[in-house]
Amino acid sequence: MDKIRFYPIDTTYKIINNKPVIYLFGKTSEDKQICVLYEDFLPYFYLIPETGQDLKSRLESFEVKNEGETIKIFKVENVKKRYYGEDVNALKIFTKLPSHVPILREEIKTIEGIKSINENDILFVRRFMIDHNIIPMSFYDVEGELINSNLKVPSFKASSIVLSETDKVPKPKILAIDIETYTPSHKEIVPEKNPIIMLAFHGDGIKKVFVWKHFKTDLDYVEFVDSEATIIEKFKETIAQYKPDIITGYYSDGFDMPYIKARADKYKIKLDLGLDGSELRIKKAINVTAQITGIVHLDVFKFIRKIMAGTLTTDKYNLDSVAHEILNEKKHDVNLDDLSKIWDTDVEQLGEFCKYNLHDATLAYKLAEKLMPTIIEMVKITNLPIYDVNRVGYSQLVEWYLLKQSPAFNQIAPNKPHGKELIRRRSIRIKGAFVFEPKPGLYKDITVFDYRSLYPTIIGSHNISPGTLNCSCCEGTAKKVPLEFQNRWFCEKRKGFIPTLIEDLITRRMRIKEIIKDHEGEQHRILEARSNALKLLANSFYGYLGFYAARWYSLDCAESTTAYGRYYIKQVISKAEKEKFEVIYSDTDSVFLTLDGKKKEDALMFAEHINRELPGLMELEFDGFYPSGIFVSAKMGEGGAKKRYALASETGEIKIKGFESVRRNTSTISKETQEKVFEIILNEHDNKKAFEYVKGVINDLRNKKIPLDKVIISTQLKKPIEEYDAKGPHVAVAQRLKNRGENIGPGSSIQFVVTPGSDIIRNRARLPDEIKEGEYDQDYYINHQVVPAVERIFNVFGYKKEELIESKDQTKLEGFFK
DNA sequence: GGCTCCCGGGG
DNA sequence: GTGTACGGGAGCC
Repeated sequence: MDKIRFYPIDTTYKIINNKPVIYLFGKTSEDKQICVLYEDFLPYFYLIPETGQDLKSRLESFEVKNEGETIKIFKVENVKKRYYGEDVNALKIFTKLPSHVPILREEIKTIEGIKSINENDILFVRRFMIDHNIIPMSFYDVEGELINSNLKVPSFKASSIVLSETDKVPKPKILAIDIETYTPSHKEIVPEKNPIIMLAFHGDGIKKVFVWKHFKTDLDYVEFVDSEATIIEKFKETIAQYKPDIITGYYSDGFDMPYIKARADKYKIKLDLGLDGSELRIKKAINVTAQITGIVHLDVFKFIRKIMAGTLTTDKYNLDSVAHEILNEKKHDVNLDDLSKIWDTDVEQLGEFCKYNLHDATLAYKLAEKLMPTIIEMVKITNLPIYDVNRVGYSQLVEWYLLKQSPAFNQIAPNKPHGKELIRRRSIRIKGAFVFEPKPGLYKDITVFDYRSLYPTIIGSHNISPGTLNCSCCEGTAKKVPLEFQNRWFCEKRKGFIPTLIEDLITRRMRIKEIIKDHEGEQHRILEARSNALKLLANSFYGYLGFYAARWYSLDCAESTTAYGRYYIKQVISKAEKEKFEVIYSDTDSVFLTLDGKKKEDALMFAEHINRELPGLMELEFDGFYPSGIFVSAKMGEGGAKKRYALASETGEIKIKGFESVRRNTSTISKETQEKVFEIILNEHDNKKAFEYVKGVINDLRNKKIPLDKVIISTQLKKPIEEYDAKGPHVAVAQRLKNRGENIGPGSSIQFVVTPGSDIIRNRARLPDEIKEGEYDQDYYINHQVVPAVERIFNVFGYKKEELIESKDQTKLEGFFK
C-alpha cells in the first residue's frame, strides 16, 4: 500500500469492466501530474413515496428492458430525510451504471403512490465529489497503489481519499495561446477557408510565436515553420512538452480552439491532447465550448463576462478594454485589417504582428493568473471543477453550493422545473426595490449611506427559506412579512437551510475582512479573492430564489426579500426626514442625504441609531461624502431620472452613474462633451462655463472646426447586406462599398460620417475617405449627437436645448445650488 | 409598453 | 453526459 498527497484539477469517469470508475486528474505535492482512480462508488437517486406507501419490495424486483438488455435496480435502502422543511421516509435507489438512472427513472415514474423522484440528474462524478467531500484544488492524502494504464500520466488506484490541507494554495501550470488567422479586411472569419498564420504561446518560461512564412527579424521568440499543418503539430507538441494543468486564451471557447480544430480536421491531424489520449472536443450549443480531458481549458473571457462583469466599470468585454481595466495594459496597436495583405505581399512587415500575437497570449496569461485566486475560491465553495466554474453563471454557482451542502442538512434537493412550470415561472415578474425619485438639481454636502449586503442579511435575519415559509409551528405567533404580505411568515423556532448557509458566507467574509489587514502580498491577494468570491455568492441568493430554473425557487421567498428591503429603506428615509436631513435620493439599499446645515458627525450618529434597532447581521454603513452632485431630470414629466446622477468626491474625482457615455453609435465628440460638462459643473461649480463650453463645441461644429475623426460613427455589419430589413446608414454605406466591388460581409466594420443634404440619413452617410475635412452635417451632429448627450444636464439649470443651439449668447444662472 | 430578434468575443 | 443553457438592448408593432 502506497501513500500520495495530491490535489484534483479535472475529473471524469469511464466504464471499465462494466463498472464506473472515477478519474481524478491532478498534481502530487511534488508537482507531478497524476490520475487517481476510484471505483467503489455507485450511482443513486431518491424516491419519496406518498405517505403510507411501501414501495421498497416492489422496487427491489423492478426491471426494465432497454435495447434488448434487462436493467435492474441494484439496491434499495430506506432513509429518513428532510424535504421542504418536512421529515420524509424516502428510498435511496442504487443502480449499477450512471446511464441506468434515466432509463429506470422513466419507468419508475409510472408506478402509483410516488410523491416525487429526486436527485436523478446529478451527474455521477459530481455526486461522488459531494458525497466524498472531494474539493478540487484542495490537497488530499490518498492510499492505494500505482497501476498500469494507458493514460499519459501515472495512474494511482485509490482505496481511500482523505482531505489533508485546505489552506495550501496550489499553483497550477498555465499555458496561454492565441492565433492570428488569414482574414482579408471587410471579410468574415471563415475557418473552413482561411488558414491560421501564426500561433503564440505564453507560459512560465515559454514565449513563442510560430509562423509559416519567413522574413528577417531580430525577435528571438519567433520560430519559422514551413506550413500551417506544422503549426498545428507545434500546437500539439508544445502542449505535450510543457504539460500545462490549464490552457487558457481570450474567447478561446468561441474562437481559437474551434478554429484550430477546424484546421486540424482539414489536414486530418488528430488533436489528441487529452491525458487519456482523447481528442479536443468542441461542443456547439448556444455557446461553443472546447474541452480536453485532464487539462482544464480556461476561457478568460467567459469568466469575466459571466462572473466579473458586475465588478468592472467597462461595458465592453474585448481584450483591450478588459486588460486595460484589470491589468492596466493595452493591446498592441496594429491594424489587423492589414495583416492579410501584408501576409500576401509584404512579409518583411510581419514582425509587428508576431509581437501583437505574443502580446495577446501574454495578456490572456496575466489575466488567468490574476483571476486564478477568485476562480479557485469559487471552486472550493461550490465543489465544481475550474472548467465548470469558468462556464456557469451565478445561479449555478449558488445551486451547486446548496447541493454540496444539502447532505449535511440531511436534505433531499428539490427538482428542476420542466415544461409548463418553467414557462409559468418565467412569466412572473416580482415587485422590486424602492426607488426615491430625485428632484433634479445640483446639491452640495451629500452623505451616502447604504445597507451592507441588504438582501443577504435580510434573508439571514428573517429566516427566509422555502422550508421555513408559513410553518405550522409559528402560525399566529410569528411576525408577518411587512405591508402587502400579511399572510406570510417565516419560522422563528428553527433556522432554515438557506439562511444558515447565507449567514455562513457573510460571517466567513467578515472574519476574512478582520484578518486581511494583518496579511500582505500573495496571502493578502488570496484573502481578497476569497472575500470577493464569498460576497459575489451571497449576493446571488436573492436572484437565485426568484430564478425560474432554480431548484430552490421560491416566489414567496424572493418577494418577501424585496418587501423587507423596501420596508427597511423606507424606514431610514422617514427617520432621516424626522431628524431634518433632506433626503435627495434613494435606490434599493442606499440613501443620499444632504447635511442641510448639520455636521457630518450628526449624520454618522443618525446611522448609529438606526443600527441599534436592526436585527441579525443587518447594518447601515457610511458609504461616502461628496461635496457636490447632480441629479438630472427624466425624459418625461417633471421628476428626476432614476439611476442617473454624477458625484464629485472630496478629491475631485467624478463618478458618473447611469449615463450611457460609451455607446457604439455615438461619435467621439458627443462622449467627450458630456464628460467635460460634468467636470466643469461638479468641480468648478460653473454651469455658465459648462454651457459656454458646449456652445463652443456647437459653434466649432457649425464652423467645421471639429476634425473629421471626432465625428466618425463606427458600426459593425452583423449579417449579409441583403438580409437587413431596416437599412440603417451603415448598411447603406456597406451596400455602396459592395457595389464598388469591395468585399463586404458580416463582420465588416463600417465607419461613416453623416454629410449635409436634405435626403434621409442613410443616403447621406459617407465613408471618411470619400469626403473632405469638414464635410459633415453640422446640424445632425449638433442635434443628434452632442445635444442629446448633455441636454438633460442643462435642464437641471433651467436651460432649454434651444438656448444651446441658439447662436446668440443668452444665459440664465438661477437655481444653481438647490 | 410588451414582444421578438440579435449579439457577445475573435481576425 | 444520471444535463441545460444567458441576458441585455434595439427594433417593431
